[in-house]
Amino acid sequence: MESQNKIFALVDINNCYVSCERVFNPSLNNQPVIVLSNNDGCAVARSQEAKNLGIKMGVPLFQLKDLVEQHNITVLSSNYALYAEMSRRFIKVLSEFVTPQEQEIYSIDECFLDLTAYASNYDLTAYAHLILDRLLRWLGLPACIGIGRTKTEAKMANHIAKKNSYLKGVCNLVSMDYCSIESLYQTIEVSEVWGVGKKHTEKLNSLSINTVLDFVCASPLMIRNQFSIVMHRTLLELQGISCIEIEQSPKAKKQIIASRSFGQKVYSRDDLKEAITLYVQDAVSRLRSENLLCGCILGFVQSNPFDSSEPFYNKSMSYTLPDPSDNSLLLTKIATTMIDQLYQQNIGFKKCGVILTCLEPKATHIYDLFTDMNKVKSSNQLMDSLDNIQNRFGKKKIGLGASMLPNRNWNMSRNQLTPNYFKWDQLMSVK
DNA sequence: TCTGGGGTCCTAGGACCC
DNA sequence: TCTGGGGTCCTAGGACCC
Repeated sequence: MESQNKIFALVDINNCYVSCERVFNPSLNNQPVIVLSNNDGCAVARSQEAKNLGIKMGVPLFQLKDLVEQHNITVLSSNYALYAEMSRRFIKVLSEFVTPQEQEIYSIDECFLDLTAYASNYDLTAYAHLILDRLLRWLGLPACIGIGRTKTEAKMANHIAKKNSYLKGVCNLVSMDYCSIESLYQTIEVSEVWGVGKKHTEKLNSLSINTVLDFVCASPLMIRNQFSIVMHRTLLELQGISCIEIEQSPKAKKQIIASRSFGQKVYSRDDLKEAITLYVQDAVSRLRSENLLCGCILGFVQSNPFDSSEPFYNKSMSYTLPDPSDNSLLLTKIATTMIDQLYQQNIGFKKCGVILTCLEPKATHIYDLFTDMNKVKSSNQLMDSLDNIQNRFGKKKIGLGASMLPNRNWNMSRNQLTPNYFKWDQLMSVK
């Protein structure tokens, strides 16, 4: 087994939405700026100056009113078309530094790079500065780069780069001596670790794990027992054992969500139906643009979760389509029928939406199931193939394995697995 | 009186991320 | 009065089957 030492980098645009706005409006430079969410409800991006004023992520605008007036903060509605375009350019610039296999588009403003192959020919810190320089000169976007042995470590390094201006945007934990890392980790709260959220922070604190250093020194076995396998992986990653690989992007979506909060409470069934109809159109157009089919549709309605004077009403319904479809009329009909079921009088609805579970259309052709299987040479590869098939079919499980290879060993000739061997509905455990 | 057990599938809910 | 939207993954528990 190869267990090569890897080196990952995380490139992250600083204050992404605000930085994008500043490219086209330089008068915003050095000013406190916030960008709002869809309905202008709350702050989803803040400039450094705004962060310095104590404005937190996700705070509703009405709570910021005084601060905005007091400090003359510029408040902008979001312009997602602009951010998407800048993101596209950002990814393009990075693609000139690594091969496509070495680049993972993680989010609108973040890319992971696998720099393993460059370590022998380059000083990676200098290489990272080169990347930052080009992003700034070509796009006008400021960014930071963290470098580590694993993706989680690269994330941590990125955080350190952002918080310590003397690093000039690059933190390379791979080349840093352990004492320096230790003293840095001692000052960072465990909540900053990628994968450690609010709830886990509380629990970790109760176990006397408060800093990143505390966490890195914890026993993986104890963490596995107290938390889930995800947290276990996070710890191993911070200890330098790479568990999360670069993923070839873009990956096919597993679900598509379309939902909005209403500006005011909605009491009418027809209004809900009208809204859900729009969301289905939106979801289906995204479904088609990715060349996917919907296997299952879920509709949900909610009252206002912030209103403590009323119980929170939160209901959903799902329907598995007998045949995967991207027919918007059909899906709209199903969704509005669901609204009829979910609707209740005298409830002030604040939000509704649909979730489509996606399938890849070509997987509905039985022969495609076997293209992977025919290449299988080891049990690991078999598991991968099963995963692939399972992914294509959503969460339905497929009983291959024993039933597929009764009383035979793994060395059997693969071409005996002809498509005729199985019946369609034996493969899918769907009614 | 003692009342199986292993497996699958589905759903709801929780936690995290940006 | 006003509180985002779009995602992924994991787990517990119930129904059901043989």
